[in-house]
Amino acid sequence: MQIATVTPLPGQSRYAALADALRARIVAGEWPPGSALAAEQSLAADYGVALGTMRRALDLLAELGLVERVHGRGTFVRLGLGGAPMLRFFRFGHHDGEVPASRILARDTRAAPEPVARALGLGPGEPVLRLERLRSLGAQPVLLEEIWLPLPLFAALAEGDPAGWDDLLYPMFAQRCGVHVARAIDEIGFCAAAAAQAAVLGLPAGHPCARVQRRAFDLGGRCVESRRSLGDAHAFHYTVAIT
Amino acid sequence: MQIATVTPLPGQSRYAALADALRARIVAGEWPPGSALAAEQSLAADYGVALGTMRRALDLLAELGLVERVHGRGTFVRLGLGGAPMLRFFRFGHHDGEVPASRILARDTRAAPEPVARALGLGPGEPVLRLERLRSLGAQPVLLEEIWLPLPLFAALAEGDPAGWDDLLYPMFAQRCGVHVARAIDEIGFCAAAAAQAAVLGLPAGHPCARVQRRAFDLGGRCVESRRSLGDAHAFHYTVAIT
DNA sequence: AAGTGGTCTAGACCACTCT
DNA sequence: GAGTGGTCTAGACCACTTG
Repeated sequence: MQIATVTPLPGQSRYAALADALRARIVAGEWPPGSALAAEQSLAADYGVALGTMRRALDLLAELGLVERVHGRGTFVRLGLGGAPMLRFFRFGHHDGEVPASRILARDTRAAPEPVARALGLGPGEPVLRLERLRSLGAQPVLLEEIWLPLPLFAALAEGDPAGWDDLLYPMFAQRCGVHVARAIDEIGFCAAAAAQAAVLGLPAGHPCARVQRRAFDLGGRCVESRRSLGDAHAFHYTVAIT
Repeated sequence: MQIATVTPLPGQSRYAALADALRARIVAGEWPPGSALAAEQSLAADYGVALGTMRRALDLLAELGLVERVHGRGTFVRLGLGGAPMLRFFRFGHHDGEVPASRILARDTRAAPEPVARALGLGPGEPVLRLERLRSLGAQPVLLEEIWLPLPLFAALAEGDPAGWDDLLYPMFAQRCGVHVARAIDEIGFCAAAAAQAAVLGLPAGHPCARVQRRAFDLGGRCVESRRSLGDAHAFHYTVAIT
């Protein structure tokens, strides 16, 4: 039974318009992360299009990373980034695959500094939560992070003892704040560690470090995190396929 | 008129088998880089499959970077990597978009050292051409490269004056040696510059450097180049999208 | 105007997953 | 067995490029 319809913008294909429509419904929360969308057949009937056209729309959403298709089960809204995506940039000895333990060194609320406000898409001076976080493998500190989170959204993290927090932030963002990180952009650079930073990492002052500046986005494309991670440059290792 | 046929391996789809068949014909040189394949309609008829199935096969080859589809013109075998793919990793002041001038510092023929032989997929001790190459922007040296090329293939580069060479190697590989670099894998790390390397780059000894270890492959998937590039770590800059 | 790839349809059948 | 996504077909029409 047809219950909706899409009208492609001029120059836009019908499956692209369908993908936009479905994306809007996902962002609106109609299908929460982890749940299954309606079946292709059903969606195609709903919009009054051929099955193949609806399939292209869903394939497009899958390419964009918004949904995941599983043969025989359904099409699912992705849960967001899991694991420890920062670790793809580093190799620390024989701890591969291990998730570093996490310790919050500092937490405070302040007006967003100008660059942070710009990264998060906030107005100047809006309140943000700032975290300093040290990640360690065994007894060895490996990554020092400064994390900025927009504040009405992450209010749940401004209270309670951070000692009880999980080693992985993104699953915690989802559980406690309802924020699902779907996508991130990492800018890799290089710098010398300032004395204070080096001390925390157990490195000599001025030691060469890799710096990863991350901006993370939710399903709707809103920037929900700005992060700066620092680690020993000699542990940095990344592989890129060029085509 | 049907002139060929494919039989998918068990568990393989027909379009995947078609893509394999077409890839083999491309690698064999039936359609040289830059030329257009036969039209979809014609290919579909040749193999006795539906148009949509052949389209999926060609789309797959396009995803793999083997061909490029151009609406209204045809499907073309890709010419290979162009531009200056190494520069995606660096930002040197206000020279963005500029191609660094290239100077060959050394060129010799020798038996492949073990790691190079392994990277190139050669037997131990097979002959290779070794190049040392300095790339500069204006008067400033920016990248120092050590390049290893398998020798029967690149014999044309073992003779003649390298001073006349182009600033870009890959187009020259294509013109002089018939080698089209289709794909590369870059491994990024950081290290301290050895005294000799630092001197050439105009940096103090021990200065932190970004090191890019590249393996380049031709259309057939053969490794045709092993390269190690070194540049000032402070000029290193790379952006990755995580999803 | 002719030839190319891109979109869309309508339907059949297959492969996988769960109950 | 019922329901899901994956493959394949056969054909119509559209959009783009070139002579």
